[in-house]
Amino acid sequence: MSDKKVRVRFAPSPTGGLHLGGVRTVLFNYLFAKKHQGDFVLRIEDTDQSRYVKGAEEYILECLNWCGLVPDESPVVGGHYAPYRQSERKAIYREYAERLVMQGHAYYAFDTPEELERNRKEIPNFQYGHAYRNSLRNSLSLSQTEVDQLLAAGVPHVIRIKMPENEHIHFTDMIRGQVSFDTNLSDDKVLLKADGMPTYHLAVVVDDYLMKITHAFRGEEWLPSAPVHLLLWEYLGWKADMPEWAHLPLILKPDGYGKLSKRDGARLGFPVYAMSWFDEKTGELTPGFRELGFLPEAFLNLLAMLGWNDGTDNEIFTIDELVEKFSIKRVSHSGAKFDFEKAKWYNAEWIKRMPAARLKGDVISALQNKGLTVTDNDYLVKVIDLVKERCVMLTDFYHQLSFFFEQPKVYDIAAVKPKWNDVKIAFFKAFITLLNSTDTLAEAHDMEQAFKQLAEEKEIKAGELMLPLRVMLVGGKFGPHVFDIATLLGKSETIERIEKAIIAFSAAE
RNA sequence: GGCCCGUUCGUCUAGGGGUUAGGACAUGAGAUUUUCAUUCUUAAAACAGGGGUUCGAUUCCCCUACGGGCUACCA
Repeated sequence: MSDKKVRVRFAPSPTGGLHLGGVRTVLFNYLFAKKHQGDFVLRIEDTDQSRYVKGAEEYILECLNWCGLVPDESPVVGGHYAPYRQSERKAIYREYAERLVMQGHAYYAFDTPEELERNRKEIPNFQYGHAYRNSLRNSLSLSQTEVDQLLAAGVPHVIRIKMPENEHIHFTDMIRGQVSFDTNLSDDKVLLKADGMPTYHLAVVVDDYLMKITHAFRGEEWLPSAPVHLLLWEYLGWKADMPEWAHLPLILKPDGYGKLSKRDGARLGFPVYAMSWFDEKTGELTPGFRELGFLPEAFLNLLAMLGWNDGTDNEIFTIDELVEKFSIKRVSHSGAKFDFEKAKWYNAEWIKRMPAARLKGDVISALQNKGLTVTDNDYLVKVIDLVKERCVMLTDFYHQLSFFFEQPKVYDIAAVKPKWNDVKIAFFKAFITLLNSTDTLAEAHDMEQAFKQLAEEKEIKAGELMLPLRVMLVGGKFGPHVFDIATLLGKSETIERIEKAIIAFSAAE
């Protein structure tokens, strides 16, 4: 690594939601930058106006904000090399594209999309490259005067790179090592489109150079076009400043094969986006990890472990630990199938480890989504502590703790009724009297002792009374230790619930 | 089709010329918990195949198979 300050970038295209692979790429960029005290830059690839989706840019920023992967320089906060939206840099790309034409490394091509389409249909394995470029309409095959006339007439055209013949391009990928390509096999990629926008190939090179990017991480799907980028760095005379490359393995479908796509989420019932994404064009809502109740810490953690590990058995890492331990050398070479079960496990682990006080805010909003507003924060923290180990998602908290705030609306009668009788009614009435007569049962342990002692006096097995008591307080067969619930609920609330339940149980058929 | 990248339990992976091939998720069994969950113990489960190199290959090399990616005026 050179002594230049590390700068990495992520360049999302605002054409839809931010999916798992995208967030992981950001994460690895971020980890690398932070590890080397460098900068993480966000630039927006809005060069394909036909696919640009309104609101997507804000959405991406919000996603990254939720994850805590905030860029040091972005279209919003600004930076040394603004603008960071490619659509605002059109003139820059044009300048370099023209320079390549002047130098003979690129050329104007006037072929219409229809002509190219016809060629692809009629000629097997047609490629716009050295084999055919001289028989097509471009500044290589046409005379200078013809080209000047076409240009002057404003005939739509693109600028294509002129791929060299019989050259082998090789470079070192930080993950894969030496990779090589034969230039004869690649076609003359379009660099500048007819609408004046650059393609990814031109933009990524020009921007990385101008923005002084030192390390470029991107998905493996970009590996085949790496030689085009290498050539551009060379032709533009910037080879010494070329970033080091790392092509990240892909995240694959959990069943079957192939790259994970938005459709898979809907089909298999798990999210593929960090946050819910509403596509205005299709009116389609694709749910996200955030809305499903994932903690950002868990989300980042599970993403990091998809294709990376620190060489130990440790699987739970905070973002700071990831920054410290991260090494691009330890990123695996092969794609990873996404496993939602494991993802949920990460979240459950994180909920268990997270102090209740820090969970509070997220829990409050999860409850609010279900229509439950909580005002007593101290009480809520105690309750969270009691139930968090049985929650996998933040959304589980509602079911696990709503009974602390609302009396049961329905009871699991089936669990109680078969063994419900007058003896038990008498017992619970006696228990109420007991509770009323003393102030010393504030501790769960004391209350449990008193309860059992009373059961003994009445000659009833305590075990047969525990379940009814639970259903009285909770409504069903779930939740933490029943006396923990009772003491937290408080004496009067406990008594009230028992009284109501006695009536309900007896009335039920 | 062509090119590129890859291949260790069902899944994520560790390991790496000599190992009882380790861990985690999921699954099975058991213990704890007078609910459910947690927790703990435990079981079953893998080096794609074939050739080399080597005293020895899961590890290195080659081939095949399989998988993935790319092959657009998409990124």
